[in-house]
Amino acid sequence: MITIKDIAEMANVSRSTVSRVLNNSGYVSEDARKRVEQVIKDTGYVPSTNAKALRTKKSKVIGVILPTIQTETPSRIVTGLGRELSKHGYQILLANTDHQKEKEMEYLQVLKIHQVDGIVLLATNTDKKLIEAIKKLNIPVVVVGQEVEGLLCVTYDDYQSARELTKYFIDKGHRKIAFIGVDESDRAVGYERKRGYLDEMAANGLSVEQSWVQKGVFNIHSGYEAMQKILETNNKPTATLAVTDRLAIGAMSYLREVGFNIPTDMAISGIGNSEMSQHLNPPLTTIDYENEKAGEEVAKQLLASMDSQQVAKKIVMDYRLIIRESV
Amino acid sequence: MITIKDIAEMANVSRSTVSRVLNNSGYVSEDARKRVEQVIKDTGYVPSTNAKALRTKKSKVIGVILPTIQTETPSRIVTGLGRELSKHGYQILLANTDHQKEKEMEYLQVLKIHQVDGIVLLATNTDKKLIEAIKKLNIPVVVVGQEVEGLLCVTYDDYQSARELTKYFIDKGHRKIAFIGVDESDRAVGYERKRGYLDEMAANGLSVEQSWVQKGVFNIHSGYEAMQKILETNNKPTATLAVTDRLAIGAMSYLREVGFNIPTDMAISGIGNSEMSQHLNPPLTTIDYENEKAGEEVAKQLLASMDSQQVAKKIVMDYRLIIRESV
DNA sequence: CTGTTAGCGCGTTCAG
DNA sequence: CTGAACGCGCTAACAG
Repeated sequence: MITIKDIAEMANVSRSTVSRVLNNSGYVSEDARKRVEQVIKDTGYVPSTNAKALRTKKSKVIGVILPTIQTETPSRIVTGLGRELSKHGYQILLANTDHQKEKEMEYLQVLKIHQVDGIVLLATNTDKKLIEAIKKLNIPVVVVGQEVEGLLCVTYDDYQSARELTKYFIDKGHRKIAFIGVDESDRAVGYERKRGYLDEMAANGLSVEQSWVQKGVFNIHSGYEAMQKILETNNKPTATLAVTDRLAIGAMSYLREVGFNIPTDMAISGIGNSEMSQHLNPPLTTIDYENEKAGEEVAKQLLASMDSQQVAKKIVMDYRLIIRESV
Repeated sequence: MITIKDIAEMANVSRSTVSRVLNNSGYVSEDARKRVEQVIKDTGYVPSTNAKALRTKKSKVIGVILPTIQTETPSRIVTGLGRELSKHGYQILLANTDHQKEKEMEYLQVLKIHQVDGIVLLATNTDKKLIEAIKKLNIPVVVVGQEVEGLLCVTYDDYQSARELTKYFIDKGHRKIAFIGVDESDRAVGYERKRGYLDEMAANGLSVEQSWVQKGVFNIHSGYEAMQKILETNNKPTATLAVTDRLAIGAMSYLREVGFNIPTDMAISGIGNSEMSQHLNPPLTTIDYENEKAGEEVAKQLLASMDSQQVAKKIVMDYRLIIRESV
């Protein structure tokens, strides 16, 4: 392996001089700089970030903890995040928990020993112990998707968006609106979106039957089952709000199976604006959270907090209601 | 920051002793070990991988270069890869080119300066210059998805799978079979799958009209357009093989629009077994490449080649024909 | 069984 | 403007 020492010898200067041209610090004579640069070019030398990190305490690496990269939201966020970070010379160290909650803690340690300069946590839950561990770590952190007290968070407006979506159904004339959610331990997707739906219903004096409110998990089939249950009831709703596009897709699949026309027999919407949503039959009305943009914002916030000493701030991202033909 | 030195002092031993218990190397008295372990536990100390890497030349990090993580194939591969790597204490350093080819070279350097122990390249093309650069790097590499001379590769059986799929259409009675491919600069998806289709057609004495063979890019809309062109021809085919599920989805979307019934008016298949494929109407016949398993295999090969000195091998993964209702 | 010593590759004073 | 010297945190001989 070629080191700074080799370059120094080949250019007939000392290691410090090489270091200076590398970091553009201090004075270096035009002559020496030229020689050094030439040698570097010839040899294809690149300074070791490890040695550098050891010295400077900056690794230029950001750790990202996420539950999966197999769904669109996290992969979009990571894309945006990576795009922005790479502009500033940072790389992403991936820590995929594969939905195993206990791995979150473990990865926190792993990221620490790799001396990451910052951590991005794509959260699904906000476990107390995890949060405590994060705070103790003393590494700048941004939590994405869930609000956590005392930490810098970038979240979506789950409450308002769900509420606006509900309002849209109502404006379209629907009075009996069902809801397919997920477990409320997921505060953002499970709790907040449901609250938005319930509040808007209440604000319009509309009652909701218990059987209209179903709970699924994050996959397509789950939406299918939820819709099945919704249709078992006597007092059938005319519309259904699903908290993710995949749940909506599953629901639509069941509706088609039982011969329901969308949106005349049953209107439906998702949330998330998945790539698929616009190609469904009919195209799905949904909410776009602009995840890539959120990822970029996360990067900016993290970078900022890294040199201005950890400010706990709440950033709430914007959303867009995407009106298509399913409602 | 707490270092090995602090631990040594607190436990009243030397740094080497701490190092020994940390790495389970050499002899340490039960007594000393206990003390050290206690202190480590109390302080929450974790050794710096950077310093370790500097010393041992092993970073325990694997770099992954990919064009995007927003589609299922790469994200599944990375999931499998990460799962297997983490079992051996390795982390993934992500280098997302976001489809910008020129970034591949750049990231190669980035990974090098981060002293990654190995590189996984999810390839779409096999640019000569890139391959040369990789070989010069002198870091164990596994190329996934494309065959490259002189490098360890894990590939899919694009040719055979496309051929078997074509045969399946023929067995089902189809004689006029169309094809939606992608540019042949993508050897695996563009060239090999097309070759499989053409060879099987020829082997059965079936001719293919030029207008039946369309080319798209990697998105849904592209499949829509391709199907539109296919139906413009006079001699209409009765079946269409699309080289990705997304192209098939787009094609189905167009078929539905013009009132074609699938599979009676037009049979169709994709390749890739996307999550969506089973929820389409009708469910899509496709090829499953078991990407996560491939990712795990990649990890195993890479790990093996890392201590047995770089063996250029070709691993061809298995595939499964998934028969559903679209053919 | 344990401590001492010597770097790994780099950045940063501090004298020249 | 430049080089010598030191140390970041750790592991690996080498003596004890």
